[in-house]
Amino acid sequence: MSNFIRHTYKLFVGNLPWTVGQKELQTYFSKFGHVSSAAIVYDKQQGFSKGYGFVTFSASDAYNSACNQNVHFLEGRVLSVKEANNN
DNA sequence: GTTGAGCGTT
Repeated sequence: MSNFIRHTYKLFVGNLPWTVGQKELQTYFSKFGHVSSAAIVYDKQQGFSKGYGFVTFSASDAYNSACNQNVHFLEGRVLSVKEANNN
């Protein structure tokens, strides 16, 4: 748990289905609160998603709601949500 | 058209 102040709340999202895009990611996390930014990491060589991405919240409320939930479901698949290494 | 541990820019 991070008690340090941060201007943005970023979460690392992994175990994403291949069919999930950044829009789907933001839509899912928007249920917890306002998503400031959502991005999926893509591979230039393959052109498909690497299977993980980042979600940034603008409110600690949304960040806490998403972080408090250890199990996330998207596209019928379980997602691994953790704190991002870098803000 | 494929794959599945990992912390970003397709």
